[in-house]
Amino acid sequence: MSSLSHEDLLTKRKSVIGELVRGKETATQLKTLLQNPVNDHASVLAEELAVKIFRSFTKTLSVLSYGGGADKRSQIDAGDHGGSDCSGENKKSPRVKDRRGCYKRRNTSDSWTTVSPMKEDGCAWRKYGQKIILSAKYPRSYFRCTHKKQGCKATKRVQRIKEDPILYQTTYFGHHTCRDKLRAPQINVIDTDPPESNLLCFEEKIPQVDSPFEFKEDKVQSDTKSSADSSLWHDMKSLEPFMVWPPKMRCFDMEGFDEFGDLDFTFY
DNA sequence: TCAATTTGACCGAC
DNA sequence: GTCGGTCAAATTGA
Repeated sequence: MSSLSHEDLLTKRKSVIGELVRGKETATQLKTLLQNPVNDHASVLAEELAVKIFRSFTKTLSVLSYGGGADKRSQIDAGDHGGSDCSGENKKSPRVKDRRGCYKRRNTSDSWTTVSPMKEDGCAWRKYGQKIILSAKYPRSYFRCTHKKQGCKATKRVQRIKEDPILYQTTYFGHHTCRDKLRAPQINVIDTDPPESNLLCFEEKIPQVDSPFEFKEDKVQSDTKSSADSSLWHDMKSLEPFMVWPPKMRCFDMEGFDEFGDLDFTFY
């Protein structure tokens, strides 16, 4: 990630900007739709648009997180990818009595990464594995939602950052379905004195302290801003009733992605 | 006793 | 063959 060519950086920048612009366009469509619902299917269409927007952000974060759009893993699209078919028989001879190894790989398209000094995020997680990762100094831990038995498929991966060991990079996969689905989180978009601090805080109105989604774009500069300008975030306001953001705290600190040159995000 | 964590083995993707 | 993700037995702790 540190030794990318100038062309790679340009490609990455284009990819990020492209996704953000796409997200903005979709948000605009959604806004229009919400203001002028065309038919009875408007709500369905709105949901699809919201999903598109979410995917755009997810893709953007993937590019940023994985250090480039060239990374195959970040490009895996929606749907289960690969994974064995565990519907009954084991393809291999039953060497072991259990179903060890019979699993489906997670859907990386529905993932997002946070960097925070805290490992806790208010959710109940159960650790199910730990691995030494080749390129990482610290082992990676794997957690799943405690309510897996109730069908909640949310998982997360926690990795201490080599360069800054007090920080933990947490990658979430899937959403919690163990919560009351009908109580979709509301998002408060808080603009705090835009010229100085373009801090946007997406905050759930759930009576617990676990989940502010704060997006600080004060390091988004010049040409990036021209494409993904701040109006995008104002457009997002209109999505409040529809956006179902991942329900946990989002603390993004992308300062490490300095290879983007003037594209430098910091999320807190 | 039960739930959570640890750990080594297994598996699929590359 | 390597690597990352997952499984489940064994272990630990409340």
